[in-house]
Amino acid sequence: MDVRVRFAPSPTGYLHVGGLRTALYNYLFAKHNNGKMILRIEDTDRSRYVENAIENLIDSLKWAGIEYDEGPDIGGDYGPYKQSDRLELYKKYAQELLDSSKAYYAFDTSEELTEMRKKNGDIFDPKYKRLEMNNQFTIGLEESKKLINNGVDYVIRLLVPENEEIIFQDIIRGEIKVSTNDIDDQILLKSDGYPTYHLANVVDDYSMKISHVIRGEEWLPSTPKHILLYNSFNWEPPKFAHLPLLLNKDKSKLRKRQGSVAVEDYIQKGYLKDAFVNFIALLGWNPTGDREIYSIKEFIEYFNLEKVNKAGAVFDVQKLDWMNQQYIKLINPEILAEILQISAKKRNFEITNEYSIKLINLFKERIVLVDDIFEVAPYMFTDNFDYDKEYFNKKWNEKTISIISKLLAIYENTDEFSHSNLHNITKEYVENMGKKITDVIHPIRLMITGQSSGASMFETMEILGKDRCMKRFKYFFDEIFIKLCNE
RNA sequence: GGUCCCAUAGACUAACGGUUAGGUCACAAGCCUUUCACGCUUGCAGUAGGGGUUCGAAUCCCCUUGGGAUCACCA
Repeated sequence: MDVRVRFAPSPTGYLHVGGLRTALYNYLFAKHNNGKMILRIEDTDRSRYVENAIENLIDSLKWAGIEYDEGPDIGGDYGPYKQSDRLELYKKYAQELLDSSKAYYAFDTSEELTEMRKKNGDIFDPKYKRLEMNNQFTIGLEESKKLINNGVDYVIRLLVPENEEIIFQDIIRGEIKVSTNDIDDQILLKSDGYPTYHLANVVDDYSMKISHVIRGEEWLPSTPKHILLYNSFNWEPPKFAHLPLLLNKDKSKLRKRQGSVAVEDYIQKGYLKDAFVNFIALLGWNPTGDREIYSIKEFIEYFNLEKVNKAGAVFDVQKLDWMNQQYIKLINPEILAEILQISAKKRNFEITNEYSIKLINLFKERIVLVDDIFEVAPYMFTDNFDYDKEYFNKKWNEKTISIISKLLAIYENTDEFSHSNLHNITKEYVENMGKKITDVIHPIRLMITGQSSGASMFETMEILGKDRCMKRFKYFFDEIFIKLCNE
């Protein structure tokens, strides 16, 4: 069997991280099986349509490296890939169900439906009362057609049979059984002529020859409705796999409020694509359990739906951060340097590529995101930074001043401002004085960076260069020292 | 509330019915070190509860409990 899967988001804004994982699993499954992946846009709700949403969706997928074989932007033999461009098809099939008495016309207004649910007493059981409402069953087919000819709004509902068991196999969850008595007469075609999800989804999956429907668990309860539709059409249903949900810390379905859920937010924050994809892939599935870092190639090689977990997975940003940090240490510094350079420009700092690479190598072990460098080491970009007053009080006294000033004179007379040479001459000097290197390094760090901690001091000085360092020493004694003393 | 799904530490997860229940994040301690990190080592911590089936159960079955999803002219 040819494997054909689809990712079918609705264009209501941005790509949700849960959506990204669904897309990823579809992609991995397709690639693993030499199949095709289709991107289909489910835009049948005109009221929720958001401008540019499709473009955003596509951008986010591209960023993540998820490539599809057919889609609205690349075409294919089974298109169009936007449901709003396929309305005639849904109408045709709805008519077919009407003709075979598997569906019927209904004319209830939304007020009447609300009233029905109220009258029902139990607000939690809003099942459509077929024999009491305003539809083909109560007024007859002839009367229904008359109303329609007179321009009265109508919908088409699925006639759900009674006392039947709908049974299907889910690849991840096994057999699932539901009684048709618990299924409502679904609306298939809305009064605006657009199909509902259920109809459009089934018609499209069938006509696009989808072999496996891999989607979120939230669709599990409506799958029996879809099976019913496939049966009504005499179509063979595809195989289903319902993925576990991505969860908030409180275990509820991952939604806004408790942090970012839009993929573009994570892009904007500067998470690396490979790290993000790696992290997302391991939420709900793991090939071995004793390894965390995988390339996309390896994911494709190992992926199988049978090993996907059933239980939901909490989206833990802390581990995402760790993952990103791992990738920062792993990835070619030149790539990161490029990112840093762009970020620097946005902050009005002009740095050379060479300088950028040096910064990455110096700080890559102490950042989670590339942009953290600006927080961790503002002193690498500007001479205008804050000094740690508390650290000053702790590290500076009369003796420090005399030791430091002599050392600075030595630095001034050195032409070779490399970290190894700085280390050597400093060491030689302090040892002659009967001191330890730590006695001078902390005061120097304060003068150069304003901070109490940071990367290797001599490497920092080397990268900054002699001129900048000597200027900072001077500035410190001329201005900052007195200021800190008086504060 | 009905229906459906789910249940290994705080989080992500591994374990042909036979392991001392393994790995990762987080947390803690130690080592390394010019500081902070990184790294390394160690530690803390788990099969929700109760019944079965079996020589043997995290694993299979049942019940309870807990969590979640869903029930729209939204997808």
